[in-house]
Amino acid sequence: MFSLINEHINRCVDFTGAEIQRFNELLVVKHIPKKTLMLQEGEVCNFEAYINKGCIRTYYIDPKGVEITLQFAIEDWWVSDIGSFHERKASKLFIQTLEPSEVLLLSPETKEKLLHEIPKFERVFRLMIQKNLTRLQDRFLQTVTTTAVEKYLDFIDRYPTIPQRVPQHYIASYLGFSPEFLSKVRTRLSKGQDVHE
Amino acid sequence: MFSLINEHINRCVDFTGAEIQRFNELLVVKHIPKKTLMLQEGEVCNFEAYINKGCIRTYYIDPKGVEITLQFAIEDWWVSDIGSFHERKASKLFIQTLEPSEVLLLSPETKEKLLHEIPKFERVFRLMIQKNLTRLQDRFLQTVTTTAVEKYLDFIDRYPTIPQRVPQHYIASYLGFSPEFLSKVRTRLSKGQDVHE
DNA sequence: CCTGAACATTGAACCAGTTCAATAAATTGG
DNA sequence: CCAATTTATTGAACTGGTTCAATGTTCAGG
Repeated sequence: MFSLINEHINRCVDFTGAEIQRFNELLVVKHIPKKTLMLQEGEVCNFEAYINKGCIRTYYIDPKGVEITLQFAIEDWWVSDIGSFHERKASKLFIQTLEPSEVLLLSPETKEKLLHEIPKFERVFRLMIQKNLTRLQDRFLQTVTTTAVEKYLDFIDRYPTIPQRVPQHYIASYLGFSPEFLSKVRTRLSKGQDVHE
Repeated sequence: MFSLINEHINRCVDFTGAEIQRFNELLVVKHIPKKTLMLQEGEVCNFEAYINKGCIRTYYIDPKGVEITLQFAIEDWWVSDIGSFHERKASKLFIQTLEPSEVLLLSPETKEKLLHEIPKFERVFRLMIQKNLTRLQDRFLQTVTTTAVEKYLDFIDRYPTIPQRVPQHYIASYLGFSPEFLSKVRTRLSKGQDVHE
């Protein structure tokens, strides 16, 4: 139940058995069916969820009604709307399970309690956010500097298991183009090969 | 010298006079002339710099040689390549003063020392990165959902002082389009007004 | 095992933003 | 204060990706 997450946090900081145990007591396990919205636009996000099993998508619906997928999260990832969670303000995001999922939840109160009791966790969460930030920076750069083909090839290279788990039009919305165009890119790649270097 | 930054950190967490004083001892003041590169691609970033006075630009040069401006930082902002700084790995970024600047520097060693001596700072930096992350998330969404006109209007609304301080083509490279096109957007706005709602 | 719904493909017309090239304006420092 | 360089504007031709609509495919649930 907790082995994955305990390994996860021990990668950043050294904890004693007692600390780990206390941490585990504070976590709430939850099983969520497929296609369930864990958070909707306008709500305040009251969790940080560590995924033990499953696949979860975070997305945004823009003023024109277009869905933008921000993240596909699978085993050993966290999902949350960090801004909403910490500042207790309305989220702009939707968070939705794509598969039946098992998550370990932390509420704002529990997280505060944890940070208060075991301040070493400040570091765990700082490192976690730092990693998030650098990943988002990379993604941002990629978004503005590469073509659709490059984005797609990089995506299947970086997340080889995702295309088998999620519908293709969600991937298009993650990569920032229309489902039709992703389809065209794929046929172009499989036909022409497009290797040219 | 330190009043701005002390106020800055006290906004997040309550510190004692002694803690603040120790913090100030650890900071290194530096004056940097205009147009100086503080960091170049390939180097490891060895500072987190708080800007007391001046204007600093962070940018990336993509494989095709195009500059992408990531951030304009002015008074009361931090600049660094956080990923490079913390993981001691080569940066992909350039950091350059646009004006003569006065900065307060923290090296990785000093930062570690600070965090070790006064663990409350973990929280300051976590909050700082969190703010960074939510800002970047917003920017990312904006990048993929809005048109050039909207991006430009939002920019001058959000950072009204920047256009007077930096050349226009840097702003274009921040907003993600060509300098020529920004120019066209501006004339279109000033002529047609483009109010249509 | 069948049916409806969700998903994927294809093509034609279209558009936001790019590129290139030429000219004009502003800034800077010697 | 002038020359050199950097910055901004404008126009014409172009392109990567969108939109819309029609057709084909897959898959989950009753």
